[in-house]
Amino acid sequence: MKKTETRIQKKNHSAIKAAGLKVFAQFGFRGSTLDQIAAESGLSKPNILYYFASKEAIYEALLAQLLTDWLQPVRDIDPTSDPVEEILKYAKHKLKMSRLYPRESRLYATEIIQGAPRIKSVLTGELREVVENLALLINHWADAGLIRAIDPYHLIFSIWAMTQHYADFDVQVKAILGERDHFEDAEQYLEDMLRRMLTV
Amino acid sequence: MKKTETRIQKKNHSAIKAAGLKVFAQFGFRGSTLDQIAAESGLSKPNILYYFASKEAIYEALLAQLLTDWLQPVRDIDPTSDPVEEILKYAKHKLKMSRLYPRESRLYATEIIQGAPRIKSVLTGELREVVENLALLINHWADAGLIRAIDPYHLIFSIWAMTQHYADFDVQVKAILGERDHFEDAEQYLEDMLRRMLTV
DNA sequence: TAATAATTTGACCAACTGGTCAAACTAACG
DNA sequence: CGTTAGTTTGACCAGTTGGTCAAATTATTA
Repeated sequence: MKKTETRIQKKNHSAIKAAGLKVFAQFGFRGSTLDQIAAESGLSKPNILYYFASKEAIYEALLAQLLTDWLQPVRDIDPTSDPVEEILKYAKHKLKMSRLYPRESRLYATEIIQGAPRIKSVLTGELREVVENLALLINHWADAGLIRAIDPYHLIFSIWAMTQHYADFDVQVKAILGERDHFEDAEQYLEDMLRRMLTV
Repeated sequence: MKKTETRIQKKNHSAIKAAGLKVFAQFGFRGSTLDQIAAESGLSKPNILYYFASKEAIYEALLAQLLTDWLQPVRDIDPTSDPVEEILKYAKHKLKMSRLYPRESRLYATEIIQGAPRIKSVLTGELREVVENLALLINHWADAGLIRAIDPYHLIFSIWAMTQHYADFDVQVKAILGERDHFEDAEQYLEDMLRRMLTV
């Protein structure tokens, strides 16, 4: 029931989260400082702590949001639609997220690389469950002869790995390909790969 | 000509690097402290600074080693051997490195995610050149009809992304698959994927 | 407009940071 | 064994860290 959020609260909460995302995504939790977030958000340090109880609270708010946003599209996969198109739709959506919100991807990556100390329970809980269901669905599709038999877990991993790679390793990709937009080629490659993997 | 390395120097240099790898891989450069590295290595903080000029020097020594180790196997790809088998050999080698040395992979990942401030010149220099050559080779193979025509860059990215995923996102993979070894399945999947991508 | 509630800040703190240095200790070698 | 070169450390430092707090400022509302 925290419906009562002031205009100022709304503005500052999101300013702090935006700044925190920028800083945390680059330096990880321990490498980031409240002073950085303060500078980035244009607020003073005590003012930030007026809106969030602690540095950790900002970080956790960001992670919580992220996990929700990422799990939903997996849940939205339609078991009754064409399997190949559904998986392709999901993969393309994930790639688009990497292009539009690379910082979110990097924030998540640093958290996982560091051993996911703050979200391990989500990984073994909600995430695992969602993936489990998707794996079952993929197996059913395979049993029904709608797609080729394939290891569903490693299929999912490969989609995650490839799409997030373009966000997380952006500097490396750009160092090799130059600065011009490469997401169109990436999408083409991804689609080609998935079609080959899913059809006989 | 710094041939003269004491027995003690040898031991402590590698102890510090091992400890540094452990700490840096988990917390990134800024998130790591000399005290952590000291505790992990069993040496005192001033003693560590007797062997390395600074925290940064340890980090850079690790990165330099890493880059050398990672570029070599790309250079070792034999243009005269069977293309599919050569690419497969490289991919499997990369996957094995993820299994055996996940910390090195994580160290590299954090550096890249953070914008590669210390190795950007290597990325646009040595790495780019090595990848460029491999891309040319793959294109030649395709022109000669030995493999299917394919975007060589995104092929390389997909190999990197998938293999490193098992090191960098280890906790997530384990949260989903459980603790039992999954690298055999991963290798099978990777091989299957590459064969499908490279042959008509 | 006056009173109240929400917001912002400067000054401050204890803990921690990377790094220094002289002195003490240990290994190596002729 | 004695000397020298190599090694280790405790004490220390200045800058930074997350966080506090009372006081000042600004918005809201009756």
